[in-house]
Amino acid sequence: MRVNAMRDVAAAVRGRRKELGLSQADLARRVGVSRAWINAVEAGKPRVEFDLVLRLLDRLHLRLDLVKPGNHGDVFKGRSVDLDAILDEYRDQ
Amino acid sequence: MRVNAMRDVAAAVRGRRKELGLSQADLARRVGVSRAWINAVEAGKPRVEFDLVLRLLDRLHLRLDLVKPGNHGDVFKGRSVDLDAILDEYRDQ
DNA sequence: CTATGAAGTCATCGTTCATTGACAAGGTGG
DNA sequence: CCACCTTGTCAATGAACGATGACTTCATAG
Repeated sequence: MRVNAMRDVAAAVRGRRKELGLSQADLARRVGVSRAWINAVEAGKPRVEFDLVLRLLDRLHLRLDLVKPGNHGDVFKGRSVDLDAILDEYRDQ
Repeated sequence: MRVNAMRDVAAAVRGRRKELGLSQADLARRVGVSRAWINAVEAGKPRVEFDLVLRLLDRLHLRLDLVKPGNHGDVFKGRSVDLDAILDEYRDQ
């Protein structure tokens, strides 16, 4: 499942926590954060610390994968020139 | 590639940025953060805001996937009871 | 050599984070 | 009914964040 925002993490966390039959307090204790924080995360609070999220997902046995979306655009074999870069060139802000 | 800590993101970001031929300043402008922040991230600073990392990865066309590691342990078909949960039960802190 | 750009680092500052402790609302079981 | 647990929420506090501007170092180009 792709992660576009904290809302995605929120859903996954809540679902998995219930799967494991844990209360927010249980989970908080295991992750080493406050129950209020768990609650905020599950509510989709956007600005949270990255490493805490990693610890949280780890305790839920969820993995975070970083993928470089395919150069499936290998239509023209020779020109592996970065299309991405060119596109970027014309995207502002 | 699995993300265990910010150091993993750091490596990916630096590599991808160079691939795209961007300077830290360029990237910072595109993500909407300070150059110092980009620099810190590439240095593996552990406590950074999650949503900023998401914006960063997005601008680099990198995707973050949340995966629930396989129930490849489907050896005994009937008992799909949560092994995870049981293991959790006996893991403290 | 000089100039320009990139990268690394620092101090300062205002903002936001996560924690703590407390309270209320909702459900469940005795 | 009451007791208990869970969840949601809040105010106050100290810690850490990210922005900014300045400075240094290093490399490359002119």
